[in-house]
Amino acid sequence: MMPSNTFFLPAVSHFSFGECRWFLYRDYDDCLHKVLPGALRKAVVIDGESFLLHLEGRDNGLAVNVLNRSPREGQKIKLRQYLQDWFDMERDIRPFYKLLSVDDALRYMPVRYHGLRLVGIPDLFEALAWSIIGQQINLSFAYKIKRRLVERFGESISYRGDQYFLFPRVEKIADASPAELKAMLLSVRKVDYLIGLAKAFMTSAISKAKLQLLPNHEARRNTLTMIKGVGEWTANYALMKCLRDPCVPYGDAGLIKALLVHNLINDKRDREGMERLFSKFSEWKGYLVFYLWRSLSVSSDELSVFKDPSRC
DNA sequence: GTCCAGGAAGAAA
DNA sequence: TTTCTTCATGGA
Repeated sequence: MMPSNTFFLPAVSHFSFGECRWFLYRDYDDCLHKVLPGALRKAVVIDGESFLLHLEGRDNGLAVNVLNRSPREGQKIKLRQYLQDWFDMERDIRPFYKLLSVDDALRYMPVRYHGLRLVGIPDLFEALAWSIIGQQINLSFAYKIKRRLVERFGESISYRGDQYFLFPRVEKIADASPAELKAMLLSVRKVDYLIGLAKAFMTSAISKAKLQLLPNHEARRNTLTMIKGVGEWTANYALMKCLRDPCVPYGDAGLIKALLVHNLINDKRDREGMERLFSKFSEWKGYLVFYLWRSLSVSSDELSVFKDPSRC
């Protein structure tokens, strides 16, 4: 019988822990998980208690080890749900691969990135705060700011000499001093946006549960763009990563770059061309965005594939 | 020095 | 309605 703090989580259809882990690694320094050889570690909160998870890939699924304590049965169920949500493990992605396979520029993806899932941000506040932080600045700078914020305001688990951080609670950001946030190299506007966002969560003007009750993506997006600092890009980014709406963060610099590299558009302002492409992917728009982002982090031996898709 | 990074808001035209 | 300007830093 398995010890109570370990369990296995199977995925529906193609799933590669290695691809997901690689996406979380890339070249960036994300303070909310640790990447180890062949493994990931992340702290999560369930019912007010924090758990440190150690994840490894196994046979189309995840081997999970809870390092810091033994979860009760009900908590274990919620941990499973959290991980299935984070890695989108319950989705059958074969229809997406079928759509990719009919496009000359994209058909290499199901092979090259086989089993990559749209790695999400299950917490809506975190998803929105992160997308505000990342507006208009390069990703490595955005991760630096996030690290300062998290290490100052987030709780953490200490385990064998390492610290594993959680994203700050809403109330910590709502009560933060603007000057202190600004000292983290956030712009004055983003400080305003973040505190305003936190206050909107504090008053329950916005919550994940409320958004989930809305009938469609447009209603959810319109609710989010009412918040100061949340435009179309930010709303769609958060909805794609948190509620997994099939939507596109139009205007995204990385997305545009990837579309140009693949010759899917010729002009970065060609919104119509982008909408035409994405409309073919109906429920899989978010996945296409995610795979295009993935394509931006490419090792030198992969580069030739872009120039000659027929090689795949 | 200039331009651009996984943008948004307010002003100006 | 569309376009311009500002914001923050850092790397190319």
